[in-house]
Amino acid sequence: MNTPVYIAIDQPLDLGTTLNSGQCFRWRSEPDGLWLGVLGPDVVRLWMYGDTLGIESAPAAPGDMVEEITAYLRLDDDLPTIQKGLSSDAHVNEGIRRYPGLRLLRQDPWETLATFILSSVSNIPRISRTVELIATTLGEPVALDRTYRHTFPGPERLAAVDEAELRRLGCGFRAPYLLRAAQDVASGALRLGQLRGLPYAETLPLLTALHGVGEKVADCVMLFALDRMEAFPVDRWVQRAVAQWYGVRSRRYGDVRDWAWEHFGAHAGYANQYLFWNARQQRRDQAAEGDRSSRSDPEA
DNA sequence: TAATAACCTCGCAA
DNA sequence: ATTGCGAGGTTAT
Repeated sequence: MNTPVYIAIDQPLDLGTTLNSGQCFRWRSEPDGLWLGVLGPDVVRLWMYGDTLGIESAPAAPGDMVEEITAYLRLDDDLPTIQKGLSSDAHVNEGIRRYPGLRLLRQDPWETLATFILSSVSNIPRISRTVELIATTLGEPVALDRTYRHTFPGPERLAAVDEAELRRLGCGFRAPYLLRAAQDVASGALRLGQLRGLPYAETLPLLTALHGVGEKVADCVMLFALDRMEAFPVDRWVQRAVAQWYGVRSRRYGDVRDWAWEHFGAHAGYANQYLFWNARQQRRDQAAEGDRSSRSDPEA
């Protein structure tokens, strides 16, 4: 018996877009707009009901998870104000217009580090698959009603397996990176839990000291987990977007970052997310368009 | 400092 | 069905 809890939401919140925008990899869509994920040791089901957010969870009671979920969804960020501050930029504004309830998340630092190490030269479906396989193999089973999921294994658990095992789970050449990161976090060489709130310039070198963590992955961890909202991850998509839309063509990571800070300011990370998702969706739209026209006019 | 290859597999499109 | 290409980067040269 799991009685749902409903909390009033006074912020824009599009669960589907937010949980599916490439920041996180463990949420599954269920019929009727429900979303099922794992937060720490708990399985959580979320859905919007008008202006309220519905929550089911186990083993923790949903009433005891309100604070954690509020933090996870960054409902403490005043999104309309942030969006207003970014809306003078036409391309970001287009993203805001299309996805007004797209929010950044405040995720667990270890899980975020691990999953973005795995993101290198990969794609969302594959990252999701590998992360889920790691969880089902090395995590703890946990059930919400009759739905079973697994926790994401902590650094100690991951540090205890060997590289071959991680390769079997689909990590590929990222296996030694993930393993060493787990060892460093487990041993305390990297105090991940104490990085939140540390300035960007102090956090970056601590993260990039890890083998397999460059500036892009470090930015993802800082933006999606460590409250560094100025972090501006420059991946293929963003690089393409800033080159095409702003003429920013430098290949040097720091140049693009400096430009983003100059252009977008302290909430560059939100701008990044709107640009990223807008760029991705536009390419998806174009692919669908091309598919449609080639089907209707094969001679074209 | 800048360019280039190599890295594991998998997803996706032909 | 089977094949071939490129993928949310990082490191080594």
